[in-house]
Amino acid sequence: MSDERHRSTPTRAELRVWRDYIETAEALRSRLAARLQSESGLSTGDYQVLLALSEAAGRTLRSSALAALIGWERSRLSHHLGRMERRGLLRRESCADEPHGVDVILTESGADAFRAGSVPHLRAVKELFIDALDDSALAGVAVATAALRERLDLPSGARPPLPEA
Amino acid sequence: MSDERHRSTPTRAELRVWRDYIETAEALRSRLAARLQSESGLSTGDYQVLLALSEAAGRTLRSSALAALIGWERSRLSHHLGRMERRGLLRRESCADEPHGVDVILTESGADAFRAGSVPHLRAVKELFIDALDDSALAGVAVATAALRERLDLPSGARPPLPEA
DNA sequence: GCGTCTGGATTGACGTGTCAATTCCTTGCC
DNA sequence: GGCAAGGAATTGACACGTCAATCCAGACGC
Repeated sequence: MSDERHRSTPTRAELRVWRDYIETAEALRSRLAARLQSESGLSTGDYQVLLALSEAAGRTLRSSALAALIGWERSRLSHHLGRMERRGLLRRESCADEPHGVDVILTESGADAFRAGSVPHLRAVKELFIDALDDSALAGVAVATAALRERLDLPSGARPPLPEA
Repeated sequence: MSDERHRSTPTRAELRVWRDYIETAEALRSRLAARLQSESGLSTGDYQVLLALSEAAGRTLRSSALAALIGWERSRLSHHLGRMERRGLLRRESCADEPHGVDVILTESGADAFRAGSVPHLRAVKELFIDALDDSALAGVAVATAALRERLDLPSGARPPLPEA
């Protein structure tokens, strides 16, 4: 008997699982991002913003509401909205009813871009993630993910509508 | 009976698993990066480079060998080495025996930084990932990851030594 | 009215990543 | 010798993220 189970750093086998996990997730992220980019000229950040706006009433959200919805820091969102506004995907105007509020409004061209990107993107998610896993593997991912989310204090299950990326 | 299993885009439940998976992996990455940064002033990129150099014979690697070892594109590595060199973590010198080869050499200060960062980082991996999962969940992750790696044509299992990040 | 506090949003600096040139040396062909 | 081909590494331009200011308009106390 060794003290293996009380050590404070991972064993080699554990490290192997960790490294494979994080490398794989990163590879998935980057493959999907590259595909989305080449197929529709959108980054995954663009996609998240466009999705949220598409589903919002009047295709409009307060900047702060948008940040909360997609879980971004404010400054990140500001920078990103600036870039998207330059490309004509959305526009910003200060909203009357709230003190420092800014309304972010989806443009027609932004809505088009999202429509064009959405289906191919979801197809890619299915091909590279869903179809790679059988039912039991998918269930295993769900279980492990839930445990990790708890450890990280991330909200679990039942969040807003979807579809999603 | 519906045609659910032949549709080309994911179902809502599948999308939920996907979104949780990718969000969780991203959260893990960013927590660990923040911890590593604040505890030892290193980014995860720095860490990968320092780890590879630490284990190399003579604490030295050809730039191209280093790129292959950690799986980075050359230009990414060049930019990163430039920044690390400015900080004194390593130095570069053109190596005599190979035509355009550049030797990347770990400095004492770089070795110190890696030693200082390594244990806390591994501890963090254990806390946030390993300890969040029981044996069966960990096994589930390993199985699902292997399936995903196959789909993505990533090398599986049995790669170089380790420890690792 | 005046100062201060607060919270929403933006900005600037800088590290990081990717893509498309570009540089530089070596090798091989004539 | 002269020159195209090719591989190793770098560079520049630009998108993306984070952190630490900053800006600015109301709210509150006096």
